[in-house]
Amino acid sequence: MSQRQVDAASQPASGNESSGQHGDERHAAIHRSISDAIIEHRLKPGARLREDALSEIFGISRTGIRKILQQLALEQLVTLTPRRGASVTRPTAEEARDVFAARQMVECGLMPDVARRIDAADLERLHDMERREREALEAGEQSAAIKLSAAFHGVLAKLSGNATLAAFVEQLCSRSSLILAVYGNAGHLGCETHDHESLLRHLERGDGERARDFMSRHLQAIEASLAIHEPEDEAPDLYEIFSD
Amino acid sequence: MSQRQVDAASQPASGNESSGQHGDERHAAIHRSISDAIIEHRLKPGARLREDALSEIFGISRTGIRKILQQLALEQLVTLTPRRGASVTRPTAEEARDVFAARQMVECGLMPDVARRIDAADLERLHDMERREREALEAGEQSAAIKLSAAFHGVLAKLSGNATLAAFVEQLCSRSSLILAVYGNAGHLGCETHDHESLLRHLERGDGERARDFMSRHLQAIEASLAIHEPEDEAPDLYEIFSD
DNA sequence: ACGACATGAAGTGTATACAATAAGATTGTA
DNA sequence: TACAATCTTATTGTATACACTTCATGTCGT
Repeated sequence: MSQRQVDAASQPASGNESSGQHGDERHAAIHRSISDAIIEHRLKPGARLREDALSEIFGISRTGIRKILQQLALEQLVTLTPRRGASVTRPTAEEARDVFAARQMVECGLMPDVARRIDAADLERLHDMERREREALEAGEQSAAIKLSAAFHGVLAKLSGNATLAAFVEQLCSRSSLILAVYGNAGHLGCETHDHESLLRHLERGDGERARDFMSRHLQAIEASLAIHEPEDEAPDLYEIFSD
Repeated sequence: MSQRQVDAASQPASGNESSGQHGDERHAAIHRSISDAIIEHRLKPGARLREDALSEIFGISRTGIRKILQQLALEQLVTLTPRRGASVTRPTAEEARDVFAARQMVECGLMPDVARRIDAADLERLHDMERREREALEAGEQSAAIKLSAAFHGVLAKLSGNATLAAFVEQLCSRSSLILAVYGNAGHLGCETHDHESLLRHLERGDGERARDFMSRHLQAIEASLAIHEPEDEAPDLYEIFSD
């Protein structure tokens, strides 16, 4: 039983041995740690997440782990099967289509508001994120690029000023990362290399309509690059197959 | 220490004493029980939800109650304050505006799909719900009317075929009920009496555009009937007030 | 040799007990 | 009499222990 522990909450320098803030922060850190691993595809869809393994790794009891797994389940990143425990969600084809339809509706609908409210500091931050994403992509660091891409869309949504819709978009982006893992072609990332840059140009000019149209095409392009179809049944109908 | 217990899971006929399905169903029943109480305003915003009180009432241990409270927190129906426990969420004015903006975007955007996919059985069901809502309203049963109204919007969203967006709409409707409790005028319910009926007529004709426009006005009317502004500060600046 | 049944292990579901903290009450002092 | 400090109590946070279910491995029978 590999006793190796993970610091998880590596945010606070160190020495945070149950002395610092009430373990609340630690919970948040562990949550991020797990959800990052999922979003970056270090944990692949279908991977089982056993409670005592996680409790050993992060150094808290199963109680806390269950709490976190439950949160992740409500965010649709993990699936809680009644007596089988937790595993990384494997989105169905229908869910994949629903998620992208939702993103079309919400993210595009938000663009005019974003164009209206964005300021120079925001633009600088977004340009920075876009640059880091491109660099990660060029360096072949797919994991980092995926996370940065999702973060880009998330920050953009937050700029709309509607926290409720922004939180929803963030969830959709996380789920999109899972969808990419299941239905994407290896070596071909979701977002085209220069799309985000172009989008920022429209926003820079305050052209919400153009930004919306561009976002729409951007999302369509991502979805089109996927092969969204139900995987072959694990218990295929042999009679059907060999009926000739 | 009122020992009175509530059956909570009164769905299964009776004798469900930990013998029936694995308490999973019971959890769902308790969840519904609490969220119904919140949506129907029997539990008002700010009401504290003590864990052992609930565990006593529903006859399960605090562990299960905490699980449910956490779910409710992620649905934004209850607020979990770090060492103060759970209480019914009191939406801020900003949250209220965000929720209605989100409903505008999503519910209206869904109408064309709904108009395309709705069939006779759906229409009958919706007419039935509309009738029951109207009856409840006429009978002065505000609680029932509020719940039915939220359910109406929820069922409508489900008919779009997009489960993700439908779930989001259901959440928004639940939160709207809380918003009504805080910012609504007593005696004036959210949805106008005959609005839902008119909406169904548009859908019956398959006129998605009209349905969308009508939904937009419908939601605007609800929002306009509210007095959405931050409540006066509980620690007002007396010097400011008496400075004349 | 293949399939069915039984037994064991592993892992989750639930409750209970203990520790920590914040609110409230009470008492002492100015 | 009013304010402040301390102590008590009520309530949440966390861990651990036990029960029950499921899955896997092995054995026996056909």
